[in-house]
Amino acid sequence: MSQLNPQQQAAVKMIDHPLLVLAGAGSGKTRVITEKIAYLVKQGVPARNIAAVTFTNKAAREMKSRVSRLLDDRQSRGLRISTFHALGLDILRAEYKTLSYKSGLTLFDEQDKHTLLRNLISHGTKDCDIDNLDGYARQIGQWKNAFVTPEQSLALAAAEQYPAAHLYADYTRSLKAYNAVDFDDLILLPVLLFQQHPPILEKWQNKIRYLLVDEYQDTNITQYQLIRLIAGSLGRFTVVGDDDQSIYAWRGAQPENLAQLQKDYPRLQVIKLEQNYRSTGRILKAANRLIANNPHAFEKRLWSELGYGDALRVLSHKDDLIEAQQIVSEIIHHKFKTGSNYQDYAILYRGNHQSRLFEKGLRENNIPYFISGSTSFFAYSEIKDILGYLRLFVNQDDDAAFLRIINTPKREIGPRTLEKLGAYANERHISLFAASTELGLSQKLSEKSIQRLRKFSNWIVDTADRIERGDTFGVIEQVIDQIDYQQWLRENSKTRESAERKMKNVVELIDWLKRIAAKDTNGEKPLAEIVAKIMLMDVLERSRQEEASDQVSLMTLHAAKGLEFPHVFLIGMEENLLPHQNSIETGNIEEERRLAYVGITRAQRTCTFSYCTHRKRYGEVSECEPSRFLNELPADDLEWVNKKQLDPEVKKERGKASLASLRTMLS
DNA sequence: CGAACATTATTTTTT
DNA sequence: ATAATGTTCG
Repeated sequence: MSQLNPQQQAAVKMIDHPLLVLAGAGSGKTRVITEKIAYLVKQGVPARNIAAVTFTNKAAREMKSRVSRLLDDRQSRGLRISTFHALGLDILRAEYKTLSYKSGLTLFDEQDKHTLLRNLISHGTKDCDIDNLDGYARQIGQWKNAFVTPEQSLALAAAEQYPAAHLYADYTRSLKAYNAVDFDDLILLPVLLFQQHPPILEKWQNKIRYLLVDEYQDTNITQYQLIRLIAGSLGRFTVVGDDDQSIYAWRGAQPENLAQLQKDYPRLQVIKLEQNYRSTGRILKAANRLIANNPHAFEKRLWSELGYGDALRVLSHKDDLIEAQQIVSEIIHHKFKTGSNYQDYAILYRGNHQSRLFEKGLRENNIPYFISGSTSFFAYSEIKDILGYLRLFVNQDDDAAFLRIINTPKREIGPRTLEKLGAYANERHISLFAASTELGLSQKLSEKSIQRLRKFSNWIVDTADRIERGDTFGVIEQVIDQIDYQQWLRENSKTRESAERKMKNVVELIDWLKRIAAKDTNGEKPLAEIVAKIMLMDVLERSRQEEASDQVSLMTLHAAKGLEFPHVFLIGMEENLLPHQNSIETGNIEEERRLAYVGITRAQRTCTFSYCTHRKRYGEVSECEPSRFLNELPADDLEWVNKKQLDPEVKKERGKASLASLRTMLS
C-alpha cells in the first residue's frame, strides 16, 4: 500500500462513495483493484461478500494470483473473482428454478447456436434466408447485449429485421425446451431474474456487498444493468476503465457507460491515474500522439519517469512470408545481443490467421512459442464428441449434444431418421430425446429405426443413472471404452499419429475434469456443474505450466489487452488490416486506432512495427499500403528500416515490364 | 450408409 | 490455401 502513488491510494481507500477510476494504460489499475480487495478485507469486509468481475479468463486468473500474494487463504475464503459470464452462470445455477429451468442446465457455444438456428430456419421460421445465418446470429446476440427481449424485438424491429426477430423468438423458445442457455443469456437472464424477483435480488445484494469491475469501458447495456442491480442504489462499487482502450464495440460494448455512470450515481467520485509505470517516454509519446486523433470524453495526460528510450522502428517487407522470417531472425539476434529471454518478446496482430507463418518460422528455428487464444481446446472434434456425451448425461434435452453424438460412433441412425425425428419434435416443441421415447413416433418411422433410437436413449438414461449414483469418472471411462471411441478415432483420422493425438486430448480432458471435480473441498462436484463450467474456460487454463516457461508470445491485439512485454512487434501495420477493411467500410476507424493504441502501450522498452508491400489473402497475392496510423505517429521518434521507397513512376514501369514479360511467356 | 469427390466460405476481434 | 460442408455414386 505504501508503494502506491497518491491517486492510487485514494482510489483504494474510497469506499463510501461509488467510484470510477479512469486508468490509463500501464497506470496500475489491476494493482488498484487487488490492493483494494485486500484493503476491504482488512477493513473487516468478509471476502465472501466481495466480488471482482473481469472480461476474460486470463484477467481473472491474473487478478486471483495477485490477490493471493496480498491475502492468505483464510482471509480470501469465498472471495469471488471471475468473468462476467462465470458470475452469471453461478447465479443461474443457483436460481434456475425461479426461471423455470430444470437442473443440469446446458451452455450452448457459438457452434451449437448456429446449428440450432440452421435447424430452425430449415424447419420453417418465417422468411429466413439460410445464407444469412451469420447475420441472424449476430443480430440476436446484439439484441441480447442491448437488453432487448424477443417481444421487444418484434415490436421494434425494422421491416428488414422482421425475420430475425421471429427467429429470435423461436430460438429463445427452443433453448428453453432444451434446458439450455447461450453465452449472452448468462448476463441477460440474471438481469431479467433480478428485475422480476426483488427478493432474489436482495439475497444477491447481501451476498455481494462490494463489487469491483475491471475494464469497465467494455461493458454492454445488459452488463451495466447487472452491475447496477447488484451494486444497488448505494452504489457500493469501484469500476476501473479507460475509454481509449475500448475495443469491443463490435460486441455491443458501450464506452458511453463511463459517462452514464455520472448520471445514474450523482455521488460518483472520479479518480484519474495518469502515471504510467510500464513504457519508455518515447513509446508513451507515440501512443498519446496516435490516440489524440480520437475524440475524448475524459481528458487525461499519461506520463512516465522511465526515461526516453529507443526510437520505435518500422520494418518494411516484400511479403508476409518474408515478414515472418525477418522478425523471427530479429528476435534471435536481439535475444543474443541483449541476453534477453524469449518471454520478453511478443508478436501482436489483428487477426488470428496472421499467426500461421510466424508459427512456422518459430518452429523451424526451434524457438519456443505460446499462442494465446486461437482455436480453443473445445473446438477440437474429439473434445466436442466427449463433451456431447457428458452433456447428454446431464441434460437429455440438449439437442445440440444429441445431434452431435447420436451417430458418433455409428449407430445406424442416419439423416433420414433424424430428419423425421426432428420434424416430429418440432411439431410438439419437445426435444429430440423426448421425441425418441414417444409412442406416436411409430406413425413416422420404421420399427427398425425406432428400435435403434430406443436402444440409444435407454442406454443414455441408464448411464446417467449410474453417474448419479457415484463413481462419476469410473462410469465415464467405461463409456469411452464401451463406445469404442479409440477405434472410431483410428478409423476416422488421416494418420495414426493424429488418432493418437486425439485420444491423448480425450485423456487430458478427463484428467482435467477430474481435477476440477476434486478442487472443491466439500466432496465431489456434481457432473452437471463441471460440464457447464468447463464451457466457459479457455485453453490457458489447462496449461499454466506452459505459460510460465520461457516462450515468445503470439496473440491478437484483443488478447493482449492488460498484458505487457519488454519487446513488442506489432505486425501487419497495413491499410485494410489495421485498420481492418470492415472497419474502414463501416467508418469505425476510431476503434481500430484504439486497437493500435492498445498494441503500442503493451511495450515496455521497444516497439517495432512491420508492414508488407504484398500479402497473400485467400490464396491470392495482393498489394498493400502501410497503415495510416504509422503516419499519425511522431516522425522524429520513428526509424524506418529497409524502406524501399519506390516512386510512382518506377512502380508503373515495373508493372508494365512484368506484364510485358508475362505476355511473352504466354505467347 | 459411407467413401470419394466437389464446392464453398473463411480472415476481425471473445465469453 | 485450407478447412468445412455438400453431393454423388456404389
